[in-house]
Amino acid sequence: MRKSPTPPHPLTRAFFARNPRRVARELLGKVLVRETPALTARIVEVEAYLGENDPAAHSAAGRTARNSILFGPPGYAYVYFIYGTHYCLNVSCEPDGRAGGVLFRALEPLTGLRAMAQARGIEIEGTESRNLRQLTSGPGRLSEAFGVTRARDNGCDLTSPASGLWIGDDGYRARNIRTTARIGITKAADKPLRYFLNGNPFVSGPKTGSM
DNA sequence: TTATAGATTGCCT
DNA sequence: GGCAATCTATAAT
Repeated sequence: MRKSPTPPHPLTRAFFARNPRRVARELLGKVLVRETPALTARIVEVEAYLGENDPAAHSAAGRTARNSILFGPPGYAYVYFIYGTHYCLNVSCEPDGRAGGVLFRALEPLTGLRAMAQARGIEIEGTESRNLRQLTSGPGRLSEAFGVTRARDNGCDLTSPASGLWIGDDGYRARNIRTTARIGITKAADKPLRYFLNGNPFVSGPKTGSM
C-alpha cells in the first residue's frame, strides 16, 4: 500500500459523471494530489451522497448558492464549513444538472508528511504510526492537512493538475472493500453508503482502524 | 430577526 | 464518556 506503481495520472471527467455509489467505490485506492506544498495521499475511506432523493445530502433541499457545485458538472471540488471549525472536501458526481457527490473521509499519507504535520499543528518526527494517523484520518483532519478551504478550493477542477488539487490513478488496485452505514448523520442513517479499505489503519471511526 | 442543528474534532472529567 | 468551539443555512418568531 505504500508504493506508487506508476506516477499518478488524472482521472477523466467521465469517471465522475456517474452514480455517487459507483464513483465512491472506485475512488478507493486513488491518490489525492496537492501541488503546493507537494502532497500525496491514498484514498482509503469515502461516503456517497445521492442528490435530491437523499435526505442526508446537502443537495436534498435543492440548489442554493452554497451547494451549487453539487448540481454542476462532475469532477469539481465541493467544500463546506461545518461546526464553525472544520472544512470537508467532496467531489461532484453525475452529469451537469444532476446533484450528487462523494465525501472524502480518510487518506493514507504517501508523500509530504512533514508539510501535512505542519498544517495540522502536530509533531510526527520520531513517533510511531499512531501519530501519523492523526494527519488524515477524518474529513476535517484531511482537509486541514491538505490546506483545503472553501475560499481556496471550492469549485476547483479535480481532474486537472493545473488546478493545484486533483485526483490521480497510480496503478494501485483496491482490494477488500467494505461497506457500512455513513458516519455522523441523523437522516437516512441506515443506507450503506460508506466505503473503505478493510483493515487499513487510516480509516476513521471508533472501531475500524483504531490502534 | 432570533434560534437551532449540523456529513467534526480535541480537550475535559 | 461528555461537551465546547464557532460559522452557516434553515426554521421559527
